[in-house]
Amino acid sequence: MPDRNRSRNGVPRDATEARILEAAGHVFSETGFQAAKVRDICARAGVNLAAVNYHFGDKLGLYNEVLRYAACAAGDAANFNPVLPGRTPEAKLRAFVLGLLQHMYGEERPAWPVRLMTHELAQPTPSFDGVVDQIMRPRHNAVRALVAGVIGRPVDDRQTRLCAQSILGQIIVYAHGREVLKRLWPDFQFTPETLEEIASHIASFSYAALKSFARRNAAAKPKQKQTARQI
Amino acid sequence: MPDRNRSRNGVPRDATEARILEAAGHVFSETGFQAAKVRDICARAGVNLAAVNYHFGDKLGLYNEVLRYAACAAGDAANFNPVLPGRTPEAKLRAFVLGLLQHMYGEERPAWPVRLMTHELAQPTPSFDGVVDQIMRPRHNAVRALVAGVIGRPVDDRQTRLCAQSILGQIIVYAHGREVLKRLWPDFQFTPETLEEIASHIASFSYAALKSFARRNAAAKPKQKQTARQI
Amino acid sequence: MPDRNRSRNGVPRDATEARILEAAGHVFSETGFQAAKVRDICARAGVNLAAVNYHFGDKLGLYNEVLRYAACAAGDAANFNPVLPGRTPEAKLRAFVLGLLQHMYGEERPAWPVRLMTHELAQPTPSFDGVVDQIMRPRHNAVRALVAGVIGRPVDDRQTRLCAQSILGQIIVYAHGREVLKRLWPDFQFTPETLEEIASHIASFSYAALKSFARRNAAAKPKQKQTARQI
Amino acid sequence: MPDRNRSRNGVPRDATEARILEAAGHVFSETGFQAAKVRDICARAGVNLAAVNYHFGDKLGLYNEVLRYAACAAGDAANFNPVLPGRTPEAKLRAFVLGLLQHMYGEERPAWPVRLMTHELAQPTPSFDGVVDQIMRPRHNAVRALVAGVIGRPVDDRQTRLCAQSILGQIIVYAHGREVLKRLWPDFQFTPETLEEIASHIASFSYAALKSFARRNAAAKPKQKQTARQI
DNA sequence: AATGAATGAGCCTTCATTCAT
DNA sequence: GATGAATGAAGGCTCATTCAT
Repeated sequence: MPDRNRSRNGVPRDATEARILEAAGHVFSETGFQAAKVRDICARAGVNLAAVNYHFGDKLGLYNEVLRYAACAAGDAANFNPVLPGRTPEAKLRAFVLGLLQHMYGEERPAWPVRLMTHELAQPTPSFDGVVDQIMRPRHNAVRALVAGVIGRPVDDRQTRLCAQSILGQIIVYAHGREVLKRLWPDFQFTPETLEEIASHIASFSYAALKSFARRNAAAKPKQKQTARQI
Repeated sequence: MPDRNRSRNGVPRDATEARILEAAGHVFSETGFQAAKVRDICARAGVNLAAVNYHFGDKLGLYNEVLRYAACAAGDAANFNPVLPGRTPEAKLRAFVLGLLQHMYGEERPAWPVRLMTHELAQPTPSFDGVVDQIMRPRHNAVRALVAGVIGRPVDDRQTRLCAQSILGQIIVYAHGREVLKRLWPDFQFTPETLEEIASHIASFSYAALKSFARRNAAAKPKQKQTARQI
Repeated sequence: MPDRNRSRNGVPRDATEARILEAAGHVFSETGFQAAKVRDICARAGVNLAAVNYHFGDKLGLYNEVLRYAACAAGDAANFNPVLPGRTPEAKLRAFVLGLLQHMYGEERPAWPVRLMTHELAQPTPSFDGVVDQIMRPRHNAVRALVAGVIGRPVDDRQTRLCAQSILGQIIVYAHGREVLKRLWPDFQFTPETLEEIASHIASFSYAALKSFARRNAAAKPKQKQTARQI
Repeated sequence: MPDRNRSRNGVPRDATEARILEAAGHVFSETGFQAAKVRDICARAGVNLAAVNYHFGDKLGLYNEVLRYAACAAGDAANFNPVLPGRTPEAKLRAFVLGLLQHMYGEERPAWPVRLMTHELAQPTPSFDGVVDQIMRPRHNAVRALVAGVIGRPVDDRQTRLCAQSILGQIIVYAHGREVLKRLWPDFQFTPETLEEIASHIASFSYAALKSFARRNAAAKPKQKQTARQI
């Protein structure tokens, strides 16, 4: 029996485990954890029914590993630096949004990690905390930092947070609102071009809003600003 | 046996059905349709295990009725006119957003319909089409109409649709991104005041963006605009 | 509640009970006692689901009554005298067989009592004893009497019994072997003409056999016979 | 999971399947398909409740296999050639009848296949067609061939068919009329001797009848016969 | 190391029956 | 007297899990 004590962090130790993880990702993302059947996963992976329990202890153990696997895949995007130096804030924002969209809908990527997260949103498992900490919090902080810079408020300011929510909300609606979008806008397709179009739109939309907030904030607190400048 | 041919549209016919529907709403929203157990629903409703089959035919029949029940509760919000006369577009937008937020998080309202929809987003059942048509499409159309008026584009224009997506995305992130929000911003609470705050924020944020788009559009097509004015 | 102590002997006490009995006859004959559903019976009879228990105590009580009802219907045939005076034995036999066949497949008769008996043959209920005593034993005795007369043996002689079995077997194969006949001889139909044809055939077939036995018996025991004649 | 695609034709693949089939044969034959409980079968076979689904897919799959199992057991009798060379027709007939009776009531044989068929007669399942085709049609054809030879009519002649019915009816009355016989003739026992006695009786009875028909047919068509003789 | 056979728990559903009205 | 509502018992089936090999 494989050493279950040695943590894998979503990294398969051999080809069999890799096949199982890949298959499990698809199946779990289709129906969620509870409704997914170990049988289907094994059939899809072409392994024996007992292989899941043998390699991962039980169904939940496999699921956690799949979640980490997805998190690792997402790690690259989390490392993507949204605040590239030497570019305008709007360009940075566009690059960030595009990176996220490509991460979710890029042609080379499996679509299942996004669907998996949609299920976690509906019914978080204990592992969800880790995913949020590893993947989502860095993104959120990066957006808040960018916003704070534009609107001239601290990163943990209430307005900053609401703006970050607004920006991220515009992005995730394409992920978690996918099934609604399919029905309300049937012609819509996720192509590389549309991803760029959406990213540009969200960046323009958001940057315009942020600039407006920035002007309003400047007008509302002229003295502090002037004081700050003087210092 | 109750007449199953007579449509109920989510309206319970007696106290027992009301108790079952209420209990089912909670249970379904916790785990989704497949993973939900009829046993739990009956236990929560304080009725016999066979009552579900007696009153609703089977588990799926009950689920459809719960969905309609939730849809009926949402009906008021769908009827909410987002384009009230004699107000500024920004005020209309704010009222619309606030109405939606209050519908989802109002103090008197059960929280389960939102959770139920989150599950449908993750794994739509056949009934989801009806929900989209009855509830979501009208909302989407209303937002597009408002957007179109502000940015001077047709309601089915691509830019109009993207703006509508941006606005609705900002709202639903508070619904379906709830579990993430809880973790990234633990202090946040849904109170009547915060609902108003969010609504104001989204309205300001979005209106500023829309106005920016309107200016840009006007600049891009000066001739048509002048022609239109002349007429 | 109707007086359940007063025996009915399969005679309905009012129109409702008659409708239930008729419906129950059909349903029970289709699927047998166990697999028959009270729901189906009530639906067919157009009465409330609780009516069966109200009128007949329970499902088994209804079944017993149905059996008696069928037995009463069969009673006329049982009273049919197979040994009419003043006719040849072959004619008597033919009349008996035809009577039985018409009783089972006559145009005016419901077909379900026969099917019901087929089920009893497969899995007798306690009531089956009564049916055998009331319906089948008299028939069997009548046939044995006729046979005994032809072959010159006592009614409880072994050869007499075997001959009676042979005759009755030829008849009941059209009842209980019905489903096989349908498949092996699809063109076959139960019409008044074919009933007569079958009756003639069985009578000829059997009488020829009986006469042969009679001759053989006479040859084997010439002395007793002569003695008998002398007496 | 065992390969369900590979047809078994009623042959168990291991000891467990054999135990289940044996137990199922008994239980199904007692109550018929519908009323039989998988629980009872498993209890009798000493296996887990899920074993039926594991090995046979579901209850119906098991039943079909039981039917094939019974059909295979009956296969020997079906292969029994009723027209052995070098014997008189009456001897052939006697051998055929005895073979059938021994097949049904032989000391070494389980009694349940006969009871199972009685249930199929009462309420055929879809599998019954196959049983008729594989088991009963060959028997019927064999009998018709023998009859045709004796009475001088074609095998598909109406009189031939009726005679075959008469012969088979005499046999099956001992199978499906078993419960009636038990009550009307309690002393009767199925011993090897009585089987021979019955076989002799049926053969004598039927052959005498057939010869009578042969004479009558010959008298009715003297010209064809004479013509035939002349050729 | 890996698997085919087997299992136990539990789920949805059905159905005869009851009970208050 | 008769019924609509409700129930308890059980049945077939699924599924994650285990175990001997």
